[in-house]
Parts: sequence; structure tokens; C-alpha cells
Amino acid sequence: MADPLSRVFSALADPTRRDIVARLAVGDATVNELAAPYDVTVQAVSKHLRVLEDAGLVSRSREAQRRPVHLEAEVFDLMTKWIERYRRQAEERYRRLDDVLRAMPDADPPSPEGPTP
Amino acid sequence: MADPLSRVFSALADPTRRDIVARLAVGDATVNELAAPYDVTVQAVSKHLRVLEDAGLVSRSREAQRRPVHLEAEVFDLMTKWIERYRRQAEERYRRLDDVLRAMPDADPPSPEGPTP
DNA sequence: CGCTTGTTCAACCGTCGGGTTGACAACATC
DNA sequence: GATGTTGTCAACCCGACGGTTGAACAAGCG
Repeated sequence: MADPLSRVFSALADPTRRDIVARLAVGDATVNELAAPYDVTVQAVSKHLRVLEDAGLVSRSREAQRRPVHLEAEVFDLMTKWIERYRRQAEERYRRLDDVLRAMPDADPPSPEGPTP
Repeated sequence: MADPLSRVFSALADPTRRDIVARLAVGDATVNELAAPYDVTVQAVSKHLRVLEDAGLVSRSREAQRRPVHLEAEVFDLMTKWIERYRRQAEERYRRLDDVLRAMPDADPPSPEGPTP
């Protein structure tokens, strides 16, 4: 799973990881602090952070034996851009279809419904 | 994995599924049409569509023996809202931190770095 | 009716993801 | 140097996922 988009979407597909992101939006935190609210081991949270880091959503710096985790919000744009593109395209298509329906000459198109009976 | 957000993110974590969404943004299509560009079986694509449908990203109607697939773009909002929330929050935090740093009195805070030596 | 087309269901296989436990590295403090 | 704190690495378990094959169901058409 090499492509960045898959990594980001996949990273945020887990509720615990989304929770961690939510918490990090408030401020940086250490692994132990992040693990505290959950009933999983610290190792599990460390794994989650690795996934988030690989996705570019999070960065870890060294500060003595602590490793404060920091949210990197820029990667979000990758997703929003992708989403917006296809949302826009779908809406555009809808609009165009509407136009076609409006400008429809009353010839009988291959519509299976009611071809002007 | 009950929550809708996880389902949507998870659904879009697969490149094939994102591709299918991209194709459906252009217009509705049948399973066979969707499967054509890929070298996987039709059944595999059908499974992908089931995932997309469970996530609310796609709907299938019946039209004779065909089952045209239609993109439901509204669910995108779920994601964008989530993303925007935390992006905004992170930016807000950044801005506030900046203010704090700017308005910093030259007392010595518990910073482990250089406490104004 | 029998046949073809389009799609799904069921069973199976290999891999990945989230979780655990246990050991270990790095640093701080006594 | 011994001890404790913080975090990662490694091995393992189990359930979910993406894929396949083979059969079944549904709807039109000879």
C-alpha cells in the first residue's frame, strides 16, 4: 500500500486513531498521555502512532526520553482535494443531466419508463 | 466496525475503490462495465461495490437484469466536516500558541531548554 | 421451455491489521 | 552503578480483507 492517499484514508479509518488525532488537535502529547484514556496497552498506541506517522499525519520529536507527538494537519488537504474533486464532478454531472432533461425535444428517447404514451 | 465515519474512510482506503468512485463521478455504470478496466474478476468488483454501498457512497437500482451503480456524493460531507473540524482546531491552537509566545513576559517558564541563563 | 447475460452467494486461501506479552534501549535520578 | 521511567522492537494470536473458483439466482430472448 504505497500511495499516500491510501495511507491517510486507512489511517483515519480506525476510531482510536481518529480519537488520537482529535486529542492532538488540542495540543502535543506523549505516548503515555495518549494511551491513558484507553484500556489498551501503550504498545498498541505506539503502533497506532506509527501508522499515523507513516501517513504523514503526525510527527515525533525527541525531548530527553520523551517523544512528544505533534499533529501535521497539512496532509488533510490531500484528502479534501480528492474528495472535493469528485464531489464537484458528480454535482457537475447532475447539473448537466438536468440541462439535458430540460432541453429535451419531445422525440421518444430509449427511456424504459413512459415514452410519452 | 459500526460507525459510519470508519466505514467511509475504510471504503476509500482502497485504490481500486477510489478508482471506482472516480469512474462513477462521470456517470452511472454496471458492475461489468466497472470491472472491465481491471484484471480482477467481476465478483471482486461486486465485493468492492458492497463495501462502498455499506459506506453509503453508492446505491444500486434494478433495471431489468442490470444493476446500475450510482454515486451518492452526500456522504463525502461527513468526512470533510470531520477533517475541517480538526484542521481548524489545529490551526487555531497554532495561532493561540503564537499569541502566547508573542505576549510572553520574560519570567522563566518551566522550559527545560534555556531558562534565560 | 431452454439458453444466454448479468450479478450475487458460498467456500476457501493468503495476507494484513490490531491486539497482546516479553525483552530491550535510552535517559534521569538516587 | 542500581533503579525507575518512557518508549520501541519482536514474536505471536486471531479476525477481517482482497482475491479466487464454482454454483446459484434473476431476467430477457431464441
